[in-house]
Amino acid sequence: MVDGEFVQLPIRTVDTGYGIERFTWISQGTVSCFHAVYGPLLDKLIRMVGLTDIDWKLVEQVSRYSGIMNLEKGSSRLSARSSVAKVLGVDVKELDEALTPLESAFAVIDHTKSLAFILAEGVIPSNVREGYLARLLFRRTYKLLRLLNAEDKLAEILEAQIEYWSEDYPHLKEMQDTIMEMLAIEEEKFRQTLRRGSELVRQFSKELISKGKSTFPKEKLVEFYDSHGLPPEIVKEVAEAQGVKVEVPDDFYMMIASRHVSAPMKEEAVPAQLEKAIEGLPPTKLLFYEDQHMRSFDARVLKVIDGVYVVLDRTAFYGAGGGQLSDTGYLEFDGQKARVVDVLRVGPILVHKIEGPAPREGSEVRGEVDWERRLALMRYHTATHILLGAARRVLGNHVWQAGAQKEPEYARLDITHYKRITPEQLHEIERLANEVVVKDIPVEAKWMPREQAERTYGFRLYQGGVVPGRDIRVIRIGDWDVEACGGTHCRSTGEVGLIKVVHTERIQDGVERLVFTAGLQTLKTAQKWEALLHRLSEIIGAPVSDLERAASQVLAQLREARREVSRLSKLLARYEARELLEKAQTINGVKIVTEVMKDATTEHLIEVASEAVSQEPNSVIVLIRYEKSANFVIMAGAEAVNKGVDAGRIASEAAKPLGGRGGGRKDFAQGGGPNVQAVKEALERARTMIIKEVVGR
RNA sequence: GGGCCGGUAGAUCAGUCUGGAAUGAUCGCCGCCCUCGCGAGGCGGAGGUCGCGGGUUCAAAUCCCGCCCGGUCCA
Repeated sequence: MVDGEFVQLPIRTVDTGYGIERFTWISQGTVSCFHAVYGPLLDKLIRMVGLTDIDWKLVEQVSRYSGIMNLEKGSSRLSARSSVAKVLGVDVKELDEALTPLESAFAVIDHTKSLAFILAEGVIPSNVREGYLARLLFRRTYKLLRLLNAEDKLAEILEAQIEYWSEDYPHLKEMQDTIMEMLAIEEEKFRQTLRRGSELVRQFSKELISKGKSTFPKEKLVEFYDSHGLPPEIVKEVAEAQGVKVEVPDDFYMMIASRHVSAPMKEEAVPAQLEKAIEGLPPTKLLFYEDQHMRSFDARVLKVIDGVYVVLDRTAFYGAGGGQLSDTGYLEFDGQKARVVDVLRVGPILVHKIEGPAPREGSEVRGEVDWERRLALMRYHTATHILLGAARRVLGNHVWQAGAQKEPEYARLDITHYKRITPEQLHEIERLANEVVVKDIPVEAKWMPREQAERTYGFRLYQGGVVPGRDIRVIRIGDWDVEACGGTHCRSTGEVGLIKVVHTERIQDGVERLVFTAGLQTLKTAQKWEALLHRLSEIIGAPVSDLERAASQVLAQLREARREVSRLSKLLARYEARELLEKAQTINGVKIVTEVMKDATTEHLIEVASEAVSQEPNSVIVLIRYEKSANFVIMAGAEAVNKGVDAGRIASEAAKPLGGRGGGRKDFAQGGGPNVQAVKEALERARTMIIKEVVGR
């Protein structure tokens, strides 16, 4: 501001308010900002992590000169300290050793405060979005504590933070149990990651050593962090225990970031020419907000684009938004009918996409909404609100809507939760939701000024994300649920009908998806399942009540039968092998068998040949089967191999007449080809080869 | 939303690059031996839709494509 006028800065930034705590520092004159902000809590933490021999005199001197630290990008920690060390006349290494643990403690106290607050707001640690921030915060804290040998104190520290801050922010205390549980789960996950990762590093290091290398390649360091979440310090620790030197580059995390420069997100755009064509038209009057149950209306055509897109002055057709699909239906005019297949929102204007004849610009049309479809969507929308309220009551206050979609056949609601929902919890959610339905609570839709709505209901309003506008539309279901929402809803919860969650899945770490039905669709689903059960019962041949037992019995019998087949097949192979050896031609003491076993499986050929060579090590067995194509197996006993027989070479030769290829080891090879009429010829070739190899010596 | 890694016996994993019998390894489980008993040890045994679905091939755990699930990093 210059002379009472606002002047735009040359560089525009977002002021996060990070500096505010420094004023506290300046006003109190403590040795560090952390002392000023955390006071007794800091002392407690320093005791907890066992930092007993801090040279506070030194710290005080350092704080006076901290302004001259060299903080240029890329400069290392030691060089940053060097100027301070020089002024104080102490060795820079000693200074570093004295300060680093304390700074870790500072970082820990700051991080744990952030963690307490971010978790209390319902952010759930995960691998995406803000959840990932929470996870990073946790993992950095954990690593710092590990350096101080105090990672087991994390829970205690967080509890102390909650205790300390809940005096001013009581919701921290309310969320304590949930926070501590999330922390425990997150800790276990990270331990798992470290365990898994350390094992990989150990194996890789051994491999390096066995190859005679003793330094750890940088790319691998990056890979271990990027793909396995293993921080370089820990890789270093593990690898050096195996005797491999590891050097962590100063710009390690920059290297990681540069690997992830990604393309900007593509947005599904409204056709560009459309946006242009409707420029200057007045906002569409949204009749579905005046009466959510309006099924038909009269309107005037303002504009028709390409004979497909129609803009009206007013409409009762809902345009897709808030996870609710747009309406379909008909436009009627001059005795003609055009189907409305989609409704697009372009700023404040709704555009109807039609199929069929187009109305004239300036003419009057009558709109007819496909009511059955809309009714289903409204039920689902109201059901979504009811279900969310139920989930929050059963699972906890950390539950937020992470997305929602309503289709005519089913709807889904994604909610944030830090572990899998158990079947019992799910039943409880369903029970509560349907209780709300049965109570037939009125669903109230009201426009109100944003500030007033936020003051009355809090930020819980914004389940589907923050909505734009000075006035916002608030949907309230008694004292069960209140949300800012632009969708269409039932008059009361009773209209929703029976709500049933038909499926849950974990769509990502920290987000659980509930797929559900409502109203008559629930009945349809139940009937579908019923029919399925009856079909199953017919197939298995047991009454529905006995299906479970009957099905497992069938499976057990199948297993038993498979075992029996394999036992008999082996037994048969023994006799077949003996028979084949009796018919064998003996040349130079080597028994040669070439035989067609037309309908056998390749597996059985292997069994027979394997049995034969173990009965007679001085033999070569060639067996072939065929149907649409031919497969053969060649085995050479140990003594035959000693005499120069090479099954692999024979296989490759014998496959030629079959029009295929073959190969394998000296004692065992396979091959085949599509020319089944050449099986005899293939066997002859094999025999000739074997004789040559046996006699050749 | 994008990148990377993984899914093989109850568990942890080899094998995948370079296609050719899963005689797979260790732990766990069962039986026998040893012991007064337990543990340990010795011997033997059971246990597998190689995540699912396509394709290539004479032949796929292995190569190619799609999907599902888990992990991880980045925005």
